[in-house]
Amino acid sequence: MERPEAYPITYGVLGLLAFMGPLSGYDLKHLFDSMLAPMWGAAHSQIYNELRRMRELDWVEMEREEQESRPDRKVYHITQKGQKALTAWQSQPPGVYQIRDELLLKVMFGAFASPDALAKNLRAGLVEHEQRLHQYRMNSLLIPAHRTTQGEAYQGRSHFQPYTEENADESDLFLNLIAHFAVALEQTYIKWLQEAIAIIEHQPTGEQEQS
Amino acid sequence: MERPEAYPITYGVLGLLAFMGPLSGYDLKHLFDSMLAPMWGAAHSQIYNELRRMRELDWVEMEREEQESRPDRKVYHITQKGQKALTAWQSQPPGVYQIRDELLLKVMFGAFASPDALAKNLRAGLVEHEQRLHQYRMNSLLIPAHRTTQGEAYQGRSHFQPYTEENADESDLFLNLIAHFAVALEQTYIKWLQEAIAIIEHQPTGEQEQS
DNA sequence: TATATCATGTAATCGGTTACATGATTAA
DNA sequence: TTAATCATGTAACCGATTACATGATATA
Repeated sequence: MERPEAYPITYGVLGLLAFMGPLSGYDLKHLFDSMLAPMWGAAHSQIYNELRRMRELDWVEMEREEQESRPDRKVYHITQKGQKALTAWQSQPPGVYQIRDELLLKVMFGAFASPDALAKNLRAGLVEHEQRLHQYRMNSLLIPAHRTTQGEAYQGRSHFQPYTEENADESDLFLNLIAHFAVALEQTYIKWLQEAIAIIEHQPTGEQEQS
Repeated sequence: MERPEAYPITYGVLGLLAFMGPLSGYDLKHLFDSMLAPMWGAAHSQIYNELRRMRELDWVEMEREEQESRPDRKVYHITQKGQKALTAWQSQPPGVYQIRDELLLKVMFGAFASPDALAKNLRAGLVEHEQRLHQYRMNSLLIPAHRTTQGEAYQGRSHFQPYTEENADESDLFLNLIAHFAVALEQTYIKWLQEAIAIIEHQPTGEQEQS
């Protein structure tokens, strides 16, 4: 059995290049942290790896933008081969669905924590997820601003379209769907955290007062 | 900087041993797939690795249960050192929170999919998450049945208690909290999928009829 | 007859994280 | 003066996945 030539993270980078136009590794890292935060994370080192991988596959091409007093920007754009790969991926059934949540793990084994420690962790989680919710709401307001008009070089494929004004409505549809999901998820999480905190803090499991 | 001696997955195994009593690697794999499914997954090979790691740390001990015509069961139990480590972990701020969801990634870049392909993937996701919801509801009904009475050998620590009849109420509290979270999450996801499917399928993005 | 369950492990690989490395500009 | 931003990469490590390996019993 052969290993696949690409992984979800690969298509994350490829999709951003298709969707947002020519981008540098640095740009891509920022887009991962904002747009793809609800579904896939990536260190910058990994993004550079994926870019190298995709160049070897001829899914992307690179052009050097020279700059003074800064490292040159290496700007990547998707090729027709890359566009085909992206569409082909869309026809495969989705694989990975996984959650890794150390906070939930600690709640699960909350019987082995002091109530104080558990409550503290829950409250920190609440703050974190409230920030996340806030971010996602900000992002979804910014959606119409994310727009590239430089998508001239590589259009023409049947289903294939970069994000431009002509198809802004259609593209916004997916962006809005994702934003809606992210907000709904955080709301659910936050509501649960609040309930959990209320329960844990009103548990008389030790009666240890502390000024 | 030193690498940590243990990771969330390690505490997942340790917590199950503390909570459910002496268990084999095989038992642990099944408990991961049922109880810990909403927060952390593990292949069986990894569980065996963690057991070896924890034996080296003296967090667990092993006893061989001989069997005829089957491989011997190797049954692990937590030590006092392991109990201390578990409680100490509960006082650390939680680290990992990450979601990896290839379906969401495909929706995000849905502009590069045929509407048929996208709808198919969404419908498959709906089925999957409905099954998940059903499982979690089943599990939470089974909670009072998950009970070990063999936790005699290693009690006595201050906060430390295995899951027995005496503290069933307190332990059930955490189990119920997690079950409640898992159900709420799946409900949110399912509701979103239904909305997304409705939107995608009523999109006239090609008008390609197909009998 | 074939699949599922019980039961434990090793080997190979690689995705993903953390740390290392560099260095100018700009804002607090 | 310190920190953040811009900008790109390499090196080391390891957690996690997939495949390999074995073999009896029970169920469909």
